[in-house]
Amino acid sequence: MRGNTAGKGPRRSDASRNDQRILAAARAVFVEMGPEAPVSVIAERAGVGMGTLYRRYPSKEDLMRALSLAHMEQTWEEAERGLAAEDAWEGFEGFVTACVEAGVDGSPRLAGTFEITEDVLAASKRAREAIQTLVDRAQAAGVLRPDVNADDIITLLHALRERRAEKGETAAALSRRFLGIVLDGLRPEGAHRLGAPATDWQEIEEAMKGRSKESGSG
Amino acid sequence: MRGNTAGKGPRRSDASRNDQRILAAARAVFVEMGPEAPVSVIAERAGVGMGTLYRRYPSKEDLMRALSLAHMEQTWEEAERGLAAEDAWEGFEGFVTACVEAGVDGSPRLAGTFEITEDVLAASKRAREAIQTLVDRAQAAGVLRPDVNADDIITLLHALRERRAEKGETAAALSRRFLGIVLDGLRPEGAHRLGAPATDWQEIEEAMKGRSKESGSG
DNA sequence: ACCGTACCGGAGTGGAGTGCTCCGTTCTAT
DNA sequence: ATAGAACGGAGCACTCCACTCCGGTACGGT
Repeated sequence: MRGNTAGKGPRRSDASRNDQRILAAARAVFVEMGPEAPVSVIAERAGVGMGTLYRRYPSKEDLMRALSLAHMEQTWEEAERGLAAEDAWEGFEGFVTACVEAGVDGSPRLAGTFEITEDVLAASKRAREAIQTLVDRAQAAGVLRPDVNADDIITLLHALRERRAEKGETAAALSRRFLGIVLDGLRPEGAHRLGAPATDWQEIEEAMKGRSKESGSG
Repeated sequence: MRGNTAGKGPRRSDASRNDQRILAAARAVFVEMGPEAPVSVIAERAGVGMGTLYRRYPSKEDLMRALSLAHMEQTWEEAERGLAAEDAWEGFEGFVTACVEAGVDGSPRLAGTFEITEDVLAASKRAREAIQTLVDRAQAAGVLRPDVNADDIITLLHALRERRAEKGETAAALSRRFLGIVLDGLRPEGAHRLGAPATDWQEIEEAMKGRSKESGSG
């Protein structure tokens, strides 16, 4: 169960790489378990010990802040990527989809769990402005309904991300359909094309039964 | 010690009233804080003591199960009410809106936190079938996109409910807009009309700052 | 009005879970 | 080989929560 994997490697040079692994693990774990996730789980997922993790981030709060910052910056990057696309709608849709898949949004996801610093706020604002630009361009091109703004997009990213946090394939599939519905709702005239197929109710029942209490074996 | 048998006659008129108050409080608190909410908070919100609460529900699990059951039944009722409406779309939209406002959905919201019993599963299934009927009728009338089913609706109810759980007026306002977007995405041709006005980013910033650490206002 | 009693309320208890630290072990560089 | 640093994870101290216990309160019959 320990993150042995390829444990043989240069120690010293891995130090900086561990930094990245920890952040990646923290992202995954926080998305799955929420802010209440134990630090030990993150360390295990990253394949490092507690000591190593706490060497990088003196407290859980620091870790969450760094992660949030990374989220905001990635959101900004995705928005920029969307702006780089030629087609306005393609860029916008690509941005939203990428954010949902990556599990990031420009909003204060972990807010309330750590002290907000200036840089986090600045990054958030920067991401939001990029999104607004993306929205403006799409609206100017007439491919996005004119009565929404960046805040709406952030909200829906947030909601879609929550959906994605649920474990299980059923939730993920439904989430994808949901994304399709929302995207259609964002179009000025609606061009309905849900990609993923409808999911069977049977699976939901199974999920309900399986998740009762913690029965260990799914 | 004293026989806690079912009382012969209702000695206190408060007794039956408290029962209802507890369930209502539990609903509100669980919506706001999630399944992790302390029982003490529910008792306080209901205006009763711990002893009183535990008299009705021998365990937190029992309380959650009862609440879930009530949720499912209310969802079913809302669906029936929607079916009673003459206009197919009005009925459908009214159902969704009512569920979001009431904070209920037909899905296993608290699943994973208590043992699922047959009656809960049955209630869930009944609610889902009513929703499916509502969906069928709307689709037959051509006012609802044909490529969605009850499961999609349940998913979106779930997502919209999560949004609503956030405290603060900002989140609620954005949630309402989001509901509008989703409803438009569900229409076959889109009839865009977001009710609530766009929210200022300023408010979000304030919310971020205010929610840093524990602000202790509630 | 009185009294018995069922009900109410909230402080207290025991335990589970978490963030964080400490120290023996492992690896790099010289 | 030696020294020093980083690694890993078991342990500690603390928080928080579900649940219990017992004195107070008000109902309702007499």
